[in-house]
Amino acid sequence: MSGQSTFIVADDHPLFREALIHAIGNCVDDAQIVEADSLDTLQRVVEENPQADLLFLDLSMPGVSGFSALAWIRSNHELLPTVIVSALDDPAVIQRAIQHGASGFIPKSSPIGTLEEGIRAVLEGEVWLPPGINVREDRLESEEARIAVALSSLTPHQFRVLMMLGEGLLNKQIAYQLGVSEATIKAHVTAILRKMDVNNRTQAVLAVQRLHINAPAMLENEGSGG
Amino acid sequence: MSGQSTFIVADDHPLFREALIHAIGNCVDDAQIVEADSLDTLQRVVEENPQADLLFLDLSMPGVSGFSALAWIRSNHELLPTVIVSALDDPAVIQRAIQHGASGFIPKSSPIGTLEEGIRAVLEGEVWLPPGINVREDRLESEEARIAVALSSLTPHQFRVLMMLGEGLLNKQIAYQLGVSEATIKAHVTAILRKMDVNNRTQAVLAVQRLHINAPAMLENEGSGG
DNA sequence: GTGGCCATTAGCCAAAAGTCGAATCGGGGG
DNA sequence: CCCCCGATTCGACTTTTGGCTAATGGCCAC
Repeated sequence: MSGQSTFIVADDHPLFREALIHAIGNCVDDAQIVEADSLDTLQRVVEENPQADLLFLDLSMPGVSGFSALAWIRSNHELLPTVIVSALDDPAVIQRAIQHGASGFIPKSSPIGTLEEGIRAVLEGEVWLPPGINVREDRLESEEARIAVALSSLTPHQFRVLMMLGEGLLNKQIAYQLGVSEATIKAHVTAILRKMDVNNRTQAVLAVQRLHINAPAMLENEGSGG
Repeated sequence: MSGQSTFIVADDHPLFREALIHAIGNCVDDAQIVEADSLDTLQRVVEENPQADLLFLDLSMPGVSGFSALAWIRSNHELLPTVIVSALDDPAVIQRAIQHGASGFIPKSSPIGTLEEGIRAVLEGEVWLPPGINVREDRLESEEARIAVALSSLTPHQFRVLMMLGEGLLNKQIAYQLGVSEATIKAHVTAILRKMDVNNRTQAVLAVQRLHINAPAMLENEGSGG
């Protein structure tokens, strides 16, 4: 086509971004690349590039945790296909990534050829997975799905604040880092608690933890007795 | 030996407790069994049976999370060998269990014969692992070890309160459930924050989460997944 | 017994968290 | 243009926590 394609590469490792960008260049002519290395920049570039064709998203970036960013981005930018690139290659992780709306999953340990193969496949509109991996048609565990829906309803600022709550920061600290008043953060937190349907920030943090890469679906007991 | 042996079986599944007790009976004559199905009862029976010979501990019981209970029990009852029984058989989980002081690890999926073999081995003082599993001599990730040490320094009540903080409960709710005043919980929380070296309850909860079964250290550190 | 540790509680105060209402800004739609 | 809506912002207010001192009683070790 005449117009060039735009790709967003979100990963906090400069070296890997470079490698990934190089691989993209081998697959696509005239590709425009936009980079992001944090949740902050990711939200901005996604906002600024609504016409982007594909997002490469690392599962672990500063300021995000697990599948939270994936779920939020997928829901708030439905036209932007998203491929997960991750150092992990656990089938259960891949499974969940796809269920959260990823269009593909490319382990960082993939050889270059495989990586480019994956890029090409995803650009064709396929859902690409590492060789030997199959996703089942299971639905997400209901609690995880519920949380993902709640996350999706958050505004960009609210989402960022929630991620910072997840770091155990005080309202005051969040306010300072975001350059707004503490009252603003409090208002955001109140809205977050409502949308997440929890009573306090600790419970909100616990909910987000359910979307962590390493905190999957419980295996046997669903406890929650309380 | 003339005196009978005492075993503590801590698991919240009655059926599995029964099966395990049966297996123990096949390995030991004249065994006295004490059961626990929650953190509350576990702490009590461990306290009431200081002469117990062996503790069988499930990794997921109501009111506990991950390796927290193991770390705490091991440190506060050093004379009580502890074997983990778990539905999980992930080598990384087994590795961490041993590093947290477990004397063995018996997957619930083990055939009866293997299970009894494990029991016999542990009673001989060996460290028994599932066939094919070897533990490396790595130390625990330093942060996890630091948290385990801090956990160990908690008094029984403080530990229980911390676990309840981990459920997102308010001081008032914890006080009600434990049947004490809110002032008591506050005092406990203050002590917990000091010992854990954190500034607020959310950070204490996050620290405990580091000992969760499914929340190991590695994310991407040295990539080479083992 | 004495001293120390633990658990318990009260009371007090400062800090943090959370709620409510309201102002501002910006983008559509009428 | 004007209105509406949602996001963002903020101040004032109430509730919850955090942290402190002090006091009680139980238990164990010396």
